[in-house]
Order: sequence, then structure tokens, then C-alpha cells
Amino acid sequence: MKATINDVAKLAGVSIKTVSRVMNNEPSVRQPTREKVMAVVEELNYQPNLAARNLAGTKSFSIAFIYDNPNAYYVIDMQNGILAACKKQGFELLIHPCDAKADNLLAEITKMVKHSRIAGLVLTPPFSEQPEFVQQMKDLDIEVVRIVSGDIAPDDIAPCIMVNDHAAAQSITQHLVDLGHKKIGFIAGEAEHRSTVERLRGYKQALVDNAITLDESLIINGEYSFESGVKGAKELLNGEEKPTAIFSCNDEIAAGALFASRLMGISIPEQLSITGFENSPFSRQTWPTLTTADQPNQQIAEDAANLLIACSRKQKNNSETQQYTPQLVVRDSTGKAS
Amino acid sequence: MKATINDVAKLAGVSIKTVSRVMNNEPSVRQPTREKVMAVVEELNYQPNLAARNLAGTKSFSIAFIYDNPNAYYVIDMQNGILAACKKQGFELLIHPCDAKADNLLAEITKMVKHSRIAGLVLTPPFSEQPEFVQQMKDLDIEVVRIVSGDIAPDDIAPCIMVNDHAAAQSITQHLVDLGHKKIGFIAGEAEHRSTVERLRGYKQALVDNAITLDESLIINGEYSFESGVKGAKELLNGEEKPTAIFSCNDEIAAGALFASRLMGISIPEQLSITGFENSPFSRQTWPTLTTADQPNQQIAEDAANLLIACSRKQKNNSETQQYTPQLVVRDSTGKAS
DNA sequence: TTAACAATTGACAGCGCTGTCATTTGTTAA
DNA sequence: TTAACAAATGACAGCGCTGTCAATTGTTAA
Repeated sequence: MKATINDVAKLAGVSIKTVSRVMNNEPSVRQPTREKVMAVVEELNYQPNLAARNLAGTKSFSIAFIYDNPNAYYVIDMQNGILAACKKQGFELLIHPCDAKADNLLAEITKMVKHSRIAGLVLTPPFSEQPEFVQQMKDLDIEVVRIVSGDIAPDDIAPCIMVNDHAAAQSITQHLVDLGHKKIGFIAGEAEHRSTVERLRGYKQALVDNAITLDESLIINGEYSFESGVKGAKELLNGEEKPTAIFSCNDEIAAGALFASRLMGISIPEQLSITGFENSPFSRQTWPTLTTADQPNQQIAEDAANLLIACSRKQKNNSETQQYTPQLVVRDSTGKAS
Repeated sequence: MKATINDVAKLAGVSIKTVSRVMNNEPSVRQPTREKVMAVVEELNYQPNLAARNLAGTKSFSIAFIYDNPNAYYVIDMQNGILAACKKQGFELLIHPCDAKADNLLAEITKMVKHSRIAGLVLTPPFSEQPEFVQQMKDLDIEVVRIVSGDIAPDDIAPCIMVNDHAAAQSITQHLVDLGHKKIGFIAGEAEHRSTVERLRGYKQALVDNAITLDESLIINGEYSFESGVKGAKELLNGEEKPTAIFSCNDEIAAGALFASRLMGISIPEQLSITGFENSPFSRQTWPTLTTADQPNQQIAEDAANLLIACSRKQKNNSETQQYTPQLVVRDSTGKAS
């Protein structure tokens, strides 16, 4: 059967407490002792029993991922990244999809947290962008790591993994400018999402950098969906100032824009360039494939989880911040301005 | 702080063992006693500590979902369904994405199962369709519930939730026939998937039922992807026997077929009808929206998890089987034959 | 009414680990 | 060399629950 701490202790000729110390990387264990124990651990392929640890100790070995996001690709990527970190660190992951607008949300999460002794939470938008919510979690004595859009942390209540949408949007736009485009349409996502705001900011910055006058009529309010892309593109292409390129706030919008353009008999990229954002599987399933910005969600999530675990062990503090800048991926949906 | 079994026992004036019995729905507790205990449980909002249960008992309160599937929508649906069942039954869910072709797969799963004391597994294709794998799991003394395509269970090693792709494909095809179509193309998914086989079988059955001669040249081998849909549709539409309708083995293929048709200047559904399969979000993100078959994955998964939990409590046996037939959803991609 | 049995309840050990605190060992300075 | 202290290790209780088995209570038939 499975080896227990007793087996290890006996074989190594030490007390179970010492084995425990080694397993938890505690100080004041002499190096030779540590090695002796580790050797036996390897030999017996010993792994501490999570239930026993949870029951006996005050520390927790679980983190949770709560989310409210209709984008399955995004959720799966995040989840896989967190799972990878958990696996490496011997943590357990609790998955908790929920409704960000539910009244009993706080009660629900509190219950889960208390019941399962959660060390911390990985938060994605919209949760990560609600300072009050983050504060409430901290008040419950739960560590939090947030994934948010921007280039500077909003506060130091909890650590952040920043996604520099601003810089990424800027480089996508620059790519279009470099191809000779001057009239660049912009189809936005939901205005409430910080990512939308940041991406628009990057787009505008690139225009300024290249001394291109901003044309407000080229900016369409939309949402992160295929339909919105279809609608936005039609609006742009039927407008006065017909653009030669369209910056879409994500890949789904871009797919919609692509579709609308095709319907209108506009060939891509010859007559119109279109860009996406996120580099989701979606962007490889359109035709032509989409030029986009690669947002390494899985890596981001793994980092977030690692940071969270470190925080729960007091190895890192709240002001810890990391930053990712999605990188331009040039595919077939962009070309020289006609 | 949180109430423990001791608090409940004291307040109810019984021993902790009796509380335990009530919590586990064991027999031989007198009704009045049971009620008395339950009242206190309610009052204190008592919930048994999972770690303690796992440590003390022989029973397990965790199930796992292992999968190898690139379709994020599918995975999320399944996961949500399983999660719903777990929540209701006080179980924990371990998520375990993995590579079905990895050599160390069995070792990996064995390790997880032993380490976390898993009661059972929810298996989806490809795992669910490998009898040897299922048998290996049972040999490890793990309950298994499989979600498989077909109308009769392949064996009684483990319970099955059957998805009657045959009947669903038949009714989609019948829908096309009813619209006057006689030359109906078929773009298949991977031949290794039972779902492909079953859907093809349903398609053929419908043709037979309507005395339409099967034209093998109208059947295209493909895979479950957008690109495959594009390719398959082109092949069909450039062929000798140009079909007036295309049955696609899933929504992604259908989206590809839709795209290809548009490119070729064929208007949908006026000149060509196209159907999908699965009713994934994908089918609502195309234009026109897809006629498809609704496969209630979340519900299926919830049922599977409930069945699994029942089995782990020996309340159900291995020959237990449930069946779902995906229902036709008529949208805008199908119309009268021209 | 009572023995004989079944149904119900309880006492207690122990699951595998960690926290606390006592004990042992090693190290330093006088 | 030794006292005085710090570092390393161990003994032991107990986390909250379940399994085992013994004790109690209720029920039945003679």
C-alpha cells in the first residue's frame, strides 16, 4: 500500500516530525539528515497525504479558480495553466464557475473557502477588476492574485499579473501603419472591460506616434462577439470614411468582420486588412487566418498560481507584480494598403 | 468558527457516531433521532469536514474528470455538468487533462487515484471508447461511468451514458429530405471516433427510409475541424454530383462548409443547405446560424456524475444505462431544395 | 411474563499528519 | 575545560471524522 510518514521515519531512522520538517522545507534540519530523509522519500515514492495535512495543520494546500466568463477557450487555458502550477507544487485546485452578478456570491464563496480551507484565489476579470471584491477576499484572510489589463498595478491590496494590452495594441496598430494603412477602423469590446479601454488607448497612441489624425467615426462601440464583428465591420465599410484596415478587439470580433467583408465582396487582405487579438484557436480557424496578438494565457495563469502559492507561504508580498505583453503574430489577414 | 460533529452531538444529545450515521444516511437510526440531529445540523449549518472524512473513512468523496479533447466548449460543458452534480452531493472534483497517447498515462492516473483516493472517473471519448482502458480502471478498483456514442451499451464492464448519434443524424437527414433534398453530401469527422460512425449510419438509414440511393461519392472523409469543412465542401461542390445539401459531422465542419460555399458565391440556404451537429456556441456564431442537433452535454455530464456517485455507493450497478438523443434544432442554414 | 433476538446507540481507537514544547546535541566564548 | 546558549531533533496530543465492537433498548413469540 501507500507509504506513510511512519514508514519513511522508520527507514530513515528519524522521528516522523523530522520527516515532516523535511517535507515542508522547514529550517533547522541538518543537511545530512535532510538528504537521508529525501533518499528514503524517493525510494518509497512517498507523498504526504493531503487529507491528513489539511486536517492536522493550519496551512492549506488548495487554491481555487473562480470565474465568470463565457469564453471557453480562455477558461480552459487559464485552468490548464493553474493546474500545471498546482501539480508541480502538490496543490489541489477547486474550480468554481459562478455568476459575478449573483447576490449571494460573497456568501457562496465564503462558504466554499471556509469549507475547503482555501489558501487563495486566482482572479480573472471581471472579479480581478473589482477592488471591493478583492478587498473582501483579503478580509476573509484569503490570498488573492489578480490577472488584470494594464501596465501599472491599480493598488497593492494584492499582487497582479499585468497584461499590457496597451503596448500590444500599439504594436498591432504599428504593424498596420507600417503596411501603409492610414484609415484604420477600431471595433471595441464591452466598454466595461479594462482590456477594451487599454487596447483603444494603445491604438490611439500608435496613431499619435505616426502623426495620423484620429477619426472618431472609425471607432465602433461593440462587444466581444462574432455578431458584433459582423455589425461593426458593416458599419465601417458602409461609412463615409471607409477604412483600409480594421483593428478588432479580439479574435471573435475579427472573425465576424472577416465574414462581413467577404459577404460584401471585399477580399482579404488585398482590399482590407483585419487584425484580431488573443491568438485563440479561433484565429486559426478563419480564412484567411488572423493576424493577432498572442496572449499566453496558460503561461500567465501558471505564473499567477505560482505567485499565489508563494504568497500563501509568505514568500512573496502583495506588491509583487509581473507583466506580460502580448506579441504580434502576423498571419494572412493583413497586407499592404491598396 | 465552523461547527464540528462534536458540537452537533452535544446539542442534539446523542453520540458523535449517531451524528455520523445520520450524515451518511446509514440505516438503523430511529426516525425521531434522525430528525433531532438534522434539526441541529440545520441550526449550526454543519457540514462534515472532507479532510477528516477522507482520512478516517474508507469511502471517498472525490471523483475525477480526465480528458483529452481539444474542443474547449465540450470540455467546459462537461466540466460544468459534473461540477453541478458534485456540488449537490458534497463531492469534490479533480480535473485532469492528459494525453491519451502518453506511455505513462496509466501510471499517471494510478498515482493520482491512489494519492487522492478517487471514487471514480467520468470518461469521455477517446477514453470511454477503449475497453482495455476501462477495464484497467476497474481493476484498480475505481468506478467508471462512460459517455459513449451509440444506442446499445458495448459491454457491462461499466455503466454508460449513451448518446444516440444514430437517431439524431437520422432526424437531421430526414429534415433535409423533408425540405426536398435528394443529393445530400456528408462530411465525416475522424473515422476512429464512434460518433462519426454512428452519424454516418444514421445518415444512411434516413436515405434508405426514403428510398434514396446512396451515392458514395457524396461522402467525404474528414476530421472535426473548420479547415476540414472548407476542404470537404469544396470537394463536394466541385464534384460531378453537386449536392443541394451538406450534412456536416459537427458544427465546426459546418462552419467551414459555410465559409467555402460563401467563397464560391453560393448563397445559403437558397442554393445550398448545410447542417451541423452538437449545437455548440459555434453554431450560433456563423452566418447564417446553423441548423444542428442539440447535444445537451452539460446535462449528460451531470447525469454521468450522479450515476458515478451512486455507483460508488453501490446504489447502482454496472449495467445501468441511460440514453440521450440529440434533438434537431432548425435555424437559418437549411431551406427548401432549389 | 420472559427469554431470545433484532434494532439502535455509544465508547473508543486510530486514519496520517502538524503544532507545541521538551530534550538532546553541537557550538561558542570565557 | 566548561558554562551558556543556539540549533537540531523527538515525544506526544489532537485535528474531525469513521470503523469496530460492545452496550443498551425495543420487540416478538412462546
